Amino acid sequence: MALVLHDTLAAKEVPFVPSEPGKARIYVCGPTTYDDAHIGHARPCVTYDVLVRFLRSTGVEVTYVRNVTDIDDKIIQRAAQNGESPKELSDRMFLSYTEDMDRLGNLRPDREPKVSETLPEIIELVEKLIARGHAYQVGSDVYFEVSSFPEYGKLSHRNLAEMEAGASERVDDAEQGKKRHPFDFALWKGAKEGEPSWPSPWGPGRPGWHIECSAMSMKELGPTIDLHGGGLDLVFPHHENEIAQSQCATGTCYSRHWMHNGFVQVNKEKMSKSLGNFFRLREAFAKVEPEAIRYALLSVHYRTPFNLEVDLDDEGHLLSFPQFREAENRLEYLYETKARLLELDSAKIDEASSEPAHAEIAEFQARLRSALESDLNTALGLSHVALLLKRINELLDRTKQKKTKISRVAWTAAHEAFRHLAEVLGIGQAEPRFFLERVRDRRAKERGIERSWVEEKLALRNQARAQKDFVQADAVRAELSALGVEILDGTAGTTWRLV
RNA sequence: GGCGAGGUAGCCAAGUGGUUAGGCAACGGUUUGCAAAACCGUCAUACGCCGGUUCGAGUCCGGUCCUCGCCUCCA
Repeated sequence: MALVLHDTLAAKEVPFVPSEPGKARIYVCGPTTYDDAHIGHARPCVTYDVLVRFLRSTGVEVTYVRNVTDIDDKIIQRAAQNGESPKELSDRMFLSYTEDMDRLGNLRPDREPKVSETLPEIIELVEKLIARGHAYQVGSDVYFEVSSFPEYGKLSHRNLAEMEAGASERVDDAEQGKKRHPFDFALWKGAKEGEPSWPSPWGPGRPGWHIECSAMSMKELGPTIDLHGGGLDLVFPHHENEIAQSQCATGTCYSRHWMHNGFVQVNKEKMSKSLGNFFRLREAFAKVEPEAIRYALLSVHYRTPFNLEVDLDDEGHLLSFPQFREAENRLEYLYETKARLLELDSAKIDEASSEPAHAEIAEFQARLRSALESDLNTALGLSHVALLLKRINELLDRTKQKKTKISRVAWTAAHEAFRHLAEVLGIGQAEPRFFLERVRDRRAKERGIERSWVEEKLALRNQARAQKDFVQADAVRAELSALGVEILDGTAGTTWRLV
């Protein structure tokens, strides 16, 4: 078995075959750093993170490159509004993005090239395209000539004639007049008054949107990469244009595989800045553990739309994200299970027994791997996780009985399964007690419940219980329960959580 | 208009020709001073609609309805 991925260019699932066996060069379109990331931005990041983690876990040496678009109209505009320089804004937002993606449990890419640091390569690429007759200069602008590339449209599976028929309305741009063909696109844009600019053979200006990715991809990974990823909306025109300009410049295949993730939607509509229906990750982080967002995203196949449910109050204020909340509950279960395993009294482990773990524990790695090999089916993978946790709890339940032990073999298998889960899906990486307390304390704070107050109540109740005053003890339970505080009497003492 | 994705039991969501996906909710049981947690069981012979192919279709083919996306900055 080997990894099979849905390939946008082939329009079907194909085996992932890198040009060099055992190595994978991956380029993913990263953020334009003009604002904090929203929940939609988390999806590709988590998706490609799992891809990279998974490949590495199978021994593939991955070079993961994700660019930063730090030269862009939106950055220039927003910076002007804020009264800061485009670079200040971009640097600030890059840090914000990095922090958010870290909190979601993503690995950092191996390299994060910036457009502003790739100007010489971009200019060189544009010159090459002009020299080869695929681009033309108009004043201080340079355009790519789409008609010079017969394969144009192969990625998005459309052709120029069809598109012209449908796109009639929106060509009101002054720019259109300069182009030989409406779908020709800018490789280099001459600077207008007051805009940041860089010198070039065509005068001061800045790169067009598409050329930067070709240049950065080639600079970091060479003319042919193994996989190029991004959001579904980048298929056309961004990636289509990247293929055209890259292939025309190098004469060779630009990317062997094309992978695109589906959107996060709100009320079945795409979450986007322009629709204004977006939620920043930091808003969400205030309501739920970042890892819960990761878990929820992974519970849906990466190409299926993720329809985000949003719970608002009458005035439209954000109350919660029910799916993230549910995912957080699942993570509580996961970390409780992990904590039980790690804290199991060693006297309960039979070193001599060779009794194997249940297949759902022992074969977890193989099952997860098999799920991910099938077009990164993380939803199926998480169903294996659900069974894994159930089996581990069942195993641990056995130790509740006196004189009953579990085998070291089974314990180790369970432990290994957790390790593998964290490595490949990036789930369950935190220290269990730390995670659980953080969730509890955040939920308590949301409801204005003081930790010390709860603990006083618990002390009171335990005193009553010791005296077999169960009426009193149950009164305390009822009082706390009404506030959502759940009391758990365990063998090791009484703990509490918020539901 | 063109191209593409999706419609699966109360809800979420896998599954692409034939034996239990999984989760949530609900209900029963084991356990518990009572609970909760955990585990076991039930919910479930569900697959937008109409035809066709097949011994057999959620899964393939044809048609049709609905939702969404791209074609314009966008993950």
